[in-house]
Amino acid sequence: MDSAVTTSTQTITPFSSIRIDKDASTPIYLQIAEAIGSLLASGVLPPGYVLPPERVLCEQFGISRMTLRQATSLLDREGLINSRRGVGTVVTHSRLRKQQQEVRSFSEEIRARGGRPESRLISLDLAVPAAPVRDFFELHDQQKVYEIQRVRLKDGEPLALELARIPERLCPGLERFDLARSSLYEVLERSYGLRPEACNEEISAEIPTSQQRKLLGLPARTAVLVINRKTYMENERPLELTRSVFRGDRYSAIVHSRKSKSILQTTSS
Amino acid sequence: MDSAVTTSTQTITPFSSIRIDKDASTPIYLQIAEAIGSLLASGVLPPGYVLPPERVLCEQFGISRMTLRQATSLLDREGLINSRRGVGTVVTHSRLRKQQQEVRSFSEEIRARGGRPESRLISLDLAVPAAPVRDFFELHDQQKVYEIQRVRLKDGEPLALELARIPERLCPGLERFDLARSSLYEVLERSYGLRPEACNEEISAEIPTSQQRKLLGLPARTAVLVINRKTYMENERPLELTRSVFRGDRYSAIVHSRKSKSILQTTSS
DNA sequence: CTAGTTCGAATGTCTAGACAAATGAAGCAC
DNA sequence: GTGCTTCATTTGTCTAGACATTCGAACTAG
Repeated sequence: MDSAVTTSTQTITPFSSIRIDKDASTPIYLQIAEAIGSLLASGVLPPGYVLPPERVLCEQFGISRMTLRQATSLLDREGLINSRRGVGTVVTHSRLRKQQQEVRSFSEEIRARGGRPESRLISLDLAVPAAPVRDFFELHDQQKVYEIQRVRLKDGEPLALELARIPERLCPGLERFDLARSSLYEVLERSYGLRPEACNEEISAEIPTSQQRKLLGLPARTAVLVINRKTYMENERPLELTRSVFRGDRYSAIVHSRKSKSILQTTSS
Repeated sequence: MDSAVTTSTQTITPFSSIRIDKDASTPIYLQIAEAIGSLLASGVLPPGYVLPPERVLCEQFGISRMTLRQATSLLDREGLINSRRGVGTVVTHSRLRKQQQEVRSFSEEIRARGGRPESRLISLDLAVPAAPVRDFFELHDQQKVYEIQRVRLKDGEPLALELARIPERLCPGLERFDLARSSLYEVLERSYGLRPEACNEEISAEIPTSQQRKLLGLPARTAVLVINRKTYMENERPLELTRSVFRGDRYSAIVHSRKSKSILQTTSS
């Protein structure tokens, strides 16, 4: 425990294995963040583990403290570690780790839940939309949108009815693709370079119509979960407008929230 | 337009009005972030506005570049501005601004939506909970939890039924407070120092029971939105377990999502 | 007019220090 | 023991620079 000793003998920690390449194209702070990130993901650094002091890590990596802090602040933002003045840097307990609210397609969502997603195409129309839809997409009078109606299945069973709308201007020729087989988001990204960046969802509960009951094979006295989703691209332009009707007995939406650390925007009345 | 001119004369920008106090207890970078943040909130800096170069702002504020970047990176994380190498720093368009998924109590949620929240206490019990609840709170055999049933109203109309459960150990004497008048979260924070840090919600659609219909004054053929919420504190300990049953015709949940910028944790299957 | 080049300007990354402030433990007085 | 003080440790904040990288505009050659 004498400082004269610890400076001469290198303590072996999980960090000893980290090697950084100062000449690599990825910046040093990212290399370190990723390295520590995978130590966290693999469980080598369990929740509650106290990281070595910054100055020790700096010496070990041969970098300056500001660079190390750039890495740790990244992980701190993600909620994976927690630094406290006078105490140290501690690995966060899993429950508090930020579970990012993701922009996910139906297929991705189902796969994330461990199911097998499928689709049956009901209709694919190219039509001049009603006023609210036209306004959302900021279209001129006669511009058209694709309206794609599908039954979405999980493990072979009907789970949801989906009506996706997307302007023709963004993806001309969309009807050529087999939307029963492939994910709409995949087609949009691969063939048109369109990527969703943000979305707003409004989740409500409704009594199903008789047509919905039939298409979903709904038992009596079952409600449906309706999700209206607005999707935007990186350039803030609207991308997609979707209404999904889920079987209430087989699906529920999961939302993760965390107190935001930022002191900005405290505009609560 | 001549650089020789602009160096001698100070260009007047919205940033000229920002004054920082180097001796204040709030760090400089926070002062600047907040100042720019309110310029953004007030609309003085409209979307698309290009901020002056970092070096110019540094000189104006009399600070070093790293300190300024600490401020702008905060705002960048929040999605309020967007810095691009070789280009500059631009104010983000409003649609892409991160709308943080907040941990909110019923009262806060209703107020955020511009309504007046109210409560009617139905019952407040102190009981030994069933196994699933006991497991969630990690309680021993005979430890009790408060079970608080309330009708939650918006603008005088019943909107939801809420059953909140919280361990007695965390807040002994909770029954002394007037939970019809004050928010449970406020009591927990002010009188017991308990603060929710994160929560997980599961949102589902159900057909109401006849009792729920009566208490909520539900019209026929109306579904209810059921939200089961698990709340945790900063130390990862469970704080509260709540089941809320909302009128489906008057309430829908709003969820905002954004693609995360981090390259970490890309563990998609 | 077009395509390629050059170059200035802007942010990105990094350094090697400095002092401040919070924390918790050890020691001390009682 | 109990409560207070002291102190070493640790992260938080900040500086004044350096060079790298990217972008787009202006210029040039054809």
